[in-house]
Amino acid sequence: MRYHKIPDETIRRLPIYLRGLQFLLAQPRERISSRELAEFIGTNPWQIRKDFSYFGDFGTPGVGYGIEKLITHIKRILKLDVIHKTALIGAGNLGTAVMAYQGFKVYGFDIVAAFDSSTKKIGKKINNIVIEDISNLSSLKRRKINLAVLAIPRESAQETADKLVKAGIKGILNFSPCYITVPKKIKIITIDIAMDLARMPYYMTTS
Amino acid sequence: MRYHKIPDETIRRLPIYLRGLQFLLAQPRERISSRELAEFIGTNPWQIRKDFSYFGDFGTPGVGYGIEKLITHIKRILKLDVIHKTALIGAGNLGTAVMAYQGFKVYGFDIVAAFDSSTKKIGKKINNIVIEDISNLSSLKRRKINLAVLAIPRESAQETADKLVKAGIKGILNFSPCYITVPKKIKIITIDIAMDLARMPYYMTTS
DNA sequence: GCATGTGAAAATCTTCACAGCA
DNA sequence: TGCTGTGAAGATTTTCACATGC
Repeated sequence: MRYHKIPDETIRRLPIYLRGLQFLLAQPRERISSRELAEFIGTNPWQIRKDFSYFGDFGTPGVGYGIEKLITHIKRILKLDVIHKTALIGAGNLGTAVMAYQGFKVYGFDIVAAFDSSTKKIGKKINNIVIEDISNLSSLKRRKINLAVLAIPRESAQETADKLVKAGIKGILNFSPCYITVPKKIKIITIDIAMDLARMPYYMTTS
Repeated sequence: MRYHKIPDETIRRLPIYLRGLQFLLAQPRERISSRELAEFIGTNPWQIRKDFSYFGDFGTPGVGYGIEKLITHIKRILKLDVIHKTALIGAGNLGTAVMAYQGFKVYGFDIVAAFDSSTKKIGKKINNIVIEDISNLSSLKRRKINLAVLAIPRESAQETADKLVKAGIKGILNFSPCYITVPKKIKIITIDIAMDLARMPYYMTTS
């Protein structure tokens, strides 16, 4: 099955496997079976084996998977084996939380620039990064930053996204609660916390 | 098709429709067609009509959908037509951002309590809510709070989730980057920002 | 024996095409 | 004519069962 198209759902799950595996690194063990990994991250063994099978032989029949080997493979598939310079757009509450979050580094993301439109914030530091004027976005291309985390109010989200695209950005993680149009070549993922909260009551048992 | 099981994917999209519709309320128009709504939120007309068809006749053939009527219906389906008292667990950077985020109110979520383990924070106010000692979680049942936003470090996430379940919580929005086990009756949705960022490079064109 | 890898079956979800109504 | 509602077709994803290798 090695030469098939990779399902999007598989790609969505790979970071979850990676997260679990990296946590397992702390334990004094080298191997893990699909059954054990499944239990650890909350899925089933078939799913894991099927997902891995798209990429080749990761494991050893009768034995299991080598944890470090698996991490290396998944990182390479996801192109996380290189450092990705990332820019933060918007240094408000959410932007500050993103800056403080240590979880990005593990995956090779390095937030090397921060922008805001408020004159009160420009020039100040956030996590040791000087906040720049948002009108200087065009410098991103020269600085070879092609990933952006967009954490600004909805009103200016589309407009700013357009500027990011012009500045050569290839991927946008959008925290603004709206749909943003970008050229097909640009990958955009929108996270709206309220959207996830909004479907909780539907599933909550009233009893 | 009115008496079929509702697909999970449909439920996942309803909040997105709702978000778009509520934004359209500001415009001086009463009706919208599936084609227009689809364009506005970035999907296609068939998907919208199919999703709505699971719940009954929302629209008028030849005319379109009434925006306000649609909002009312979707809110009722998602059980967002009542106020949901919500507790914030963890008043760190992310918790502060959650508190400041105004987007919850629109969907009927009211954050009425905040907890933290740090003695430095307990007693202080965050967005006009006094931060309580996290060891007082058991009071949630009495206060009829059955929804929690969990924004604490991974190390104590499972342990705290267990306490929340004991305190009668029915739904948990988990921001800790790990899998958490809860009884089947409890709905848990995990948001790991890094997980979404981690699959961007795979999709980004290098050219 | 034990755990992986994978075709095939089953389930789920999306897209289509068009009947039916305003 | 224009747009909704929906059975059916098509695509995708998950689950299963078991052949294969250690």
